[in-house]
Amino acid sequence: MTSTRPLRADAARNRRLLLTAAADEFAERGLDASVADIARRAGVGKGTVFRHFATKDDLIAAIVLDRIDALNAVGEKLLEAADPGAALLEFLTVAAHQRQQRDLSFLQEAGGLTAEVTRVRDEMFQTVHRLVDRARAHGAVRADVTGSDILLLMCAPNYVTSYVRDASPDLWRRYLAIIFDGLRPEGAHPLPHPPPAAP
Amino acid sequence: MTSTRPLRADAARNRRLLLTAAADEFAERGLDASVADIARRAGVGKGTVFRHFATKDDLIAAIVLDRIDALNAVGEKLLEAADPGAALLEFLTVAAHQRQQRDLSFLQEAGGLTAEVTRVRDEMFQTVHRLVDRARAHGAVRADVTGSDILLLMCAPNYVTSYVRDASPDLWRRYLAIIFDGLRPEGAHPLPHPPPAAP
DNA sequence: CAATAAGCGGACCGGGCGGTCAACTTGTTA
DNA sequence: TAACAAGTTGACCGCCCGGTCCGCTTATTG
Repeated sequence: MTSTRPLRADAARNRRLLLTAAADEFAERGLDASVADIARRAGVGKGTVFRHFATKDDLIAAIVLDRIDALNAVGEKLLEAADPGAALLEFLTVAAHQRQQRDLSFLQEAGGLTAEVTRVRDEMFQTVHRLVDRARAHGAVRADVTGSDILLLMCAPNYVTSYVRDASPDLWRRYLAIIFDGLRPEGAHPLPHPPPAAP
Repeated sequence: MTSTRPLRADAARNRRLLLTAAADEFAERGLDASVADIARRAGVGKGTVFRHFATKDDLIAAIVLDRIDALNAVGEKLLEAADPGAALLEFLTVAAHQRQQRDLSFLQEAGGLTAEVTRVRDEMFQTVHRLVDRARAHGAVRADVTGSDILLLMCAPNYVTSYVRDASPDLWRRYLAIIFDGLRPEGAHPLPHPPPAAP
């Protein structure tokens, strides 16, 4: 299918430079960082960006792919941990920590829904479902929460702290702890709405 | 200070039309809904928009002001409720419900930080702090959460459900319930980080 | 080292944006 | 109802964006 000969040495270097420059630029300026600025930051011409990524959306998709892949790898390793409850909490901690360093959540929504992104994302979703199933079977989370619930709540700690000016870089830990307490079996009240089918 | 004579009848009508048209347009298209589209939706010329609101940001600020004011009014009424715990939950429910109908959260961040917006927003913050203090004193929420915590967590239910395609319009209730369970005294674990000073 | 194609760069293009303005219309008032 | 100020309008401006294109440079290969 994609039987592509290896990139020329300089091209491969530029591709890597572009990906990190773009991630930095997006993290700083948000979704509408301009392609021209990204090129300047990477030290290449604007045309070079479009040689590697046909559109701005393709560039976004490539960044998103890397991140989801890395997170999935962490999740799969944690599936073999001894304590399923601690493993789930650790996964959420790593996810939030990754996101704290560079918040690229908005990229997910706009643009980057390639076939390949969808594939890798679904793999990651499966991994999380497995982590949650193990934790629930072990009694570490309440019986009425699902993998989908955790996938949605996963991003909340970073989101809420993003409203605080000059926040401590570890503030997200506080809200992860509160939300995780809400996921525990002790003192759980019945939920007023069924979980979504989707993710 | 702002001793402004009353608007002409048609001008007042157009102003109201513009505010609702803009709110609808922003809710549908997001932050970069164009001023031209807003004018078209309101049935007026583009120039009229800038007669009423000097810049796009001023328009945003006017919308934000309305919403925060409405929410604050609800909060103040709930300060007199019999059950402080139920009052806090009711406030969070109303806030999330308002936001579910039209999500304009992004407006807050970009543009709309006028002096007047800041003033009304701080009033609303005070109201929430009072609601939380009453609930804590009543034993309805854990001792280690503050008004600032609730102000941050307030928006989380809508945020997390925004990721679900074709979600039930009431799905946010599920996540408000989970998070509120995390705020209760029963089964609370110590929090790993102090609350922020800011909001 | 010579030949070749892969990669590079930046001037350039069309389009849509926020914002301006001067000619025109209309509500208000005495 | 006459006269004026207040309000309206849409063509227009400058700007910046994503994306194109073609002449030039350079890594690779036999």
